[in-house]
Amino acid sequence: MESNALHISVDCVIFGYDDDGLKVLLIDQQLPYDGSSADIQTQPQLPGDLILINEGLLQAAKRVLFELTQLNGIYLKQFHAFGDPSRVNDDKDLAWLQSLRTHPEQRVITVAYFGLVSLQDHTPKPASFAGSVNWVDLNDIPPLAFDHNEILSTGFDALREQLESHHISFELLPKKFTLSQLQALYELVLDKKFDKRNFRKNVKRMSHVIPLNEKQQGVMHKPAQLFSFNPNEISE
Amino acid sequence: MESNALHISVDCVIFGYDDDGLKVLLIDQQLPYDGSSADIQTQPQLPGDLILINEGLLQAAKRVLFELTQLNGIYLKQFHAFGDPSRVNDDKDLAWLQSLRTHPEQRVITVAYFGLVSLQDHTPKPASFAGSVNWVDLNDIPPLAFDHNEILSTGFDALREQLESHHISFELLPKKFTLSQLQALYELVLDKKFDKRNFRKNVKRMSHVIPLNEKQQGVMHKPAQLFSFNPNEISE
DNA sequence: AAAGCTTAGTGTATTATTTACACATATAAA
DNA sequence: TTTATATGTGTAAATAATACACTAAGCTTT
Repeated sequence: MESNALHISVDCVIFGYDDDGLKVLLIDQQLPYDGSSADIQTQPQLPGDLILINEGLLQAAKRVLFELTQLNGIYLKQFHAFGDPSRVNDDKDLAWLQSLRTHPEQRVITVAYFGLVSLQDHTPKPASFAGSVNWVDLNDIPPLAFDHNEILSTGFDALREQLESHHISFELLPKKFTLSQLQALYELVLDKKFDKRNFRKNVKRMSHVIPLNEKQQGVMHKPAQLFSFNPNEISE
Repeated sequence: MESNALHISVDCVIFGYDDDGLKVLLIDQQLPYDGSSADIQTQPQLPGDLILINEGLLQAAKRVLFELTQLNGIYLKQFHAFGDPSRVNDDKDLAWLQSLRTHPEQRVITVAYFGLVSLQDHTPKPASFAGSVNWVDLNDIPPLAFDHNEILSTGFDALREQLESHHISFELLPKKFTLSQLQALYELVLDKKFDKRNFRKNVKRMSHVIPLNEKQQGVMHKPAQLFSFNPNEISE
C-alpha cells in the first residue's frame, strides 16, 4: 500500500529560566515582502520549520533553532510527534503557509523537542533574520499559531516529568547557582513548596551538586554559597 | 525554505505477557509473488507501514496493527519518532522496499508506538494476510530489519519507565490475576526482586487493584486469591 | 557607628515509609 | 496419609520525610 508523501517539521519548545521565572521562546511569523500578503494576520509561534531531505530529526531541530534564534549548543530532547490531520486548519495559518510554501496544502507532521537554557548564560534575546524573537512568561502565553499551544503544554508536561528523574535542572540554571535558586526552580516547575532545610538536606545527598569556594557578591544580604553541577556525575 | 516530501510510517512494539515471560510481536516480511524477488533475503520486523494521507498517527498505528496482525482494541502509546536518514540502508532492506513500493528510495520517518496485551486474553497468534506473525521472547530477539532492534529497545525502555508511574501493568495481565503474577511481571520488567510481603503491602494501598471473591482452580498448591483492576480508578 | 533590612544557613524531634525476615496453610498428586 | 508446591501473613529495625525557629552576613539608611 502506497500513500502520498507528507511533510515533516520540527518544533522547539525552548524554556528559559532566570530569577524572574520560566519563559518560552516565541517567534513572530515573518511575512514575505511582496504586497500580496500585507493583510495576513499572524500569531506568535514556536520556532520550527520543515526538515531537509537528508537531515536527522535532532539535527534539524538544532539547525532550525539556530537559524531562527541564533541559539546554539543547548540541551534538546524529543518529546512527542504531532500528526493530527487537522492540526493546521485555521484560516490565518493557511494564509501564511500559502504565502510561503510551494505546496501549502500538504499535510505536515511535526516532531517536537523541548530545550532548556539559562537566561543568564545565554543572550536573552537572540537576534534573527526571520522575525522577532521573544521570551514570553509561561503564564502569559497568548494564542499561538497552528497547534502550538498544545505542543507547548505537552512540552511543559515532559519537562515536569523529567526534572527530577533525569537531572536536567542544571540546564536551566547559570553555571554557578545558589541553593535558593535551585529550590525556586523546583518550586516553579513542580508547582509545590519545599521546606528550606529539608530541601538542602536532599541536595547534600546528590553527588552531582558540588559546593564551590565562592560566594555571591553585591547582594544586600548575607551572600549565599555558590554551587555547580558536576557534569561527570550526570547520567542521562 | 522548501524541502522535498518524505514518507511517514508507524511501527508497533507490541508486548505480550503470560506466565512464560514477556514476548514481542514480530512479522515476517511478505514478498511479492512475482519471480523477480525470489532471492531476496528477509529479516523479521516490527509490524508497521506507511500512514495514509488523511490519517492521524494513532489511528494509523491501530489500522496497521489490525491489518497485519488482526489485533484490535489494545493499549497503544506513542514513545518516539525515529528519523535518522540512514535508518534504512541495509541492502536487504532496500531490496525488499524496491520490490514493494513505488518510491523505495524515499526516506521514511517512523513514529513508534508500544502496545500491551495479555497473551491469555488475546488470541496468542493472530492470523494475517501479510506474512506470518510470531510472539518472540524478549531474550531471543534476532536481528531485525531496518532499525527495528533499536526501536524495540527504546520501546522497552519506555515500558519500563511507565510501568510504575502510569498504571499500565493491567494491560499485560489477564482480567483476573493473582498477586504472584503481578509481582512476577514487575520483577521481569523492572529487573529486580521484590519481597513478597512488602510487595503485597504496597498493592493493598493501590485503590485500583481490587480483590475478587474467587480463587485459582486446578493448581496443585494452595490456590491464590484472584484480583482485578478497577478501570474507574485508573488515570492516565 | 549604629540600627535596620534582607536572605542565608543550620539541628532535632516526630512521623511515615521501607526493609528484612520465617512459618503455617490449602490444594493436587502420589 | 504423606508429599510437594506456592500461598498468605506480622513485627521489629532502619531509613526517609516532615515540621519547625533562630542566628549570621552583608548592604543600606540614619
